[in-house]
Amino acid sequence: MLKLNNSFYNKHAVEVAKNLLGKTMVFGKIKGIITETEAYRGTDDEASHAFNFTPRSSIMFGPSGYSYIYLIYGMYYCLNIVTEEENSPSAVLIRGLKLPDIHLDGPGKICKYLGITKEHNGINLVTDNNFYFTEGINSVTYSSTSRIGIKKAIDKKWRFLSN
DNA sequence: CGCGCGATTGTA
DNA sequence: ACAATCGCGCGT
Repeated sequence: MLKLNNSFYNKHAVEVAKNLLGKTMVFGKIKGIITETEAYRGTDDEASHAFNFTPRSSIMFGPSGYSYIYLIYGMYYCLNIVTEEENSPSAVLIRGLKLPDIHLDGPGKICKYLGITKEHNGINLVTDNNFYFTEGINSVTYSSTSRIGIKKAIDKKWRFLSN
């Protein structure tokens, strides 16, 4: 299957979040279809980690196509993909993944099930041979809502679910 | 250097 | 409705 390259990731985070629906995620031997995403941007998004530049969010200020993985509530990891060009801080959170045998619903569940930890932070998803994304389902329809678990920027409907 | 809290989830 | 659980980020 055709691997997604930097021209795919180097776009507006909202655009990439929509486009990732129906794409295939490959992590080692495991392959799944992305069913839910959320976009986060720094400059105009109060809810984003990159609203302020910090050591943790610095990767979101870097070039697109890298994994951004952080620990939340002291026990769950969340997987993001950095989007847009350098100094345009943004990322897409992977919230839903459909595997052949199970549908993982929620970012914490995905990382726990696949064994994704902070060890996998900062991986180049374009060049890596173990962790990357490929084309998947051709035509995907979706709906959008406010993002889950945040109190700020509720007006932004940047959560996307495939139908 | 101390302390409150979070892009979550399972259980009551 | 709430506990689990800990590193980050901001204030002192």
